Amino acid sequence: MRSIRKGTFEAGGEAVIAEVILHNLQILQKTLEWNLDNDIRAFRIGSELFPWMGHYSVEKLERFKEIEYECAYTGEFARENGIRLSFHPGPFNVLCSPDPAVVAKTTKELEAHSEIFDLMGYTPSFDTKINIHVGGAYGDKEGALETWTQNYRRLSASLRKRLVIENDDKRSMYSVKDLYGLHELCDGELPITFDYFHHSLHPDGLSEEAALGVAVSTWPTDVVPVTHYSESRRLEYQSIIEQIFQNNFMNLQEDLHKWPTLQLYYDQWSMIKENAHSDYVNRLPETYGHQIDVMLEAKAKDRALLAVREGVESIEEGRRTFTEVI
DNA sequence: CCAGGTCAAGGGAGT
DNA sequence: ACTCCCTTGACCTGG
Repeated sequence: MRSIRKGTFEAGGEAVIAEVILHNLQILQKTLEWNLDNDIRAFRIGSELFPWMGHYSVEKLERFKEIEYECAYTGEFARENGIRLSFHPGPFNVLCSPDPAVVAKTTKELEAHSEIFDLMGYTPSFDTKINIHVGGAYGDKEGALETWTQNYRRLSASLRKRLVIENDDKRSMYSVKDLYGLHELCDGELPITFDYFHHSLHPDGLSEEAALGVAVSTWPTDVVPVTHYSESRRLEYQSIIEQIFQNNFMNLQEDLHKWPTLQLYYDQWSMIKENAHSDYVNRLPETYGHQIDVMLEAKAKDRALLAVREGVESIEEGRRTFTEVI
């Protein structure tokens, strides 16, 4: 896909936008065809599909008819082949911000995502979800959730039938338990996307099974709930280092001064944050009997999915990538 | 031509 | 005050 830098957008305006959108729609179509060939039936579309989408009205773009046609074609292709599409707008979308300008920008951008699904011919449904996080706590979760709810009520009905909320990985932010409260504040409309990895970092007293059950209960019965799955990058790199040096990580830490290369790897490892996502995954999550869709949030994306399907050890794949980088 | 630095946006945590 | 992490690779410039 192509994207557009600020300067280019300001200089070229909407003329350059239409050209890039049409290019990106072609790439999306090719991607979905590749996915279908590889039996990948769920896809998160990158928001760069329509660069700067919150900054113009799609209907008023020149070449709108062409854009409309390509969107409709891709939507029909996805529906006919049972490919489930979704969006995950960036972390800059904060509906509970104390700054009205941030809320206004967020609203525009979320509505724009919803309009793209409209152009693709989708009836508003959580089947084609638009997934975000609450985004801020400001030391007052209850107050922030109240603000979030007020701004949520101002969104279009179409968007509200697509918008879903995901649990966070920090204790200062929103657990599944917190989000269930928000779900109720929003009149039971807002489903929760259960993220396994985030939950493990911020369980808030709920077991994985209980939290998944709570999240699943927030989805309409005629829509398959979506979950996110990834693993710890820190642990992944530990395993890679253990493989390379044929020793366990605890022992290796005592030998750092003997091996400059080991020290280099160790220094890189120590910079990795607890909540960073792995390139690959070793396993798929427990579903506890629920019928759910699982989206991999592994950095290597489709390569991670193909690897875990093939039963290839993620350590081996990851090691290859790691050594190439080094 | 290529590698490396840079790039719209909000917020929280760690150093 | 700065970097990483959530999201994502493409854009752009200097050599």
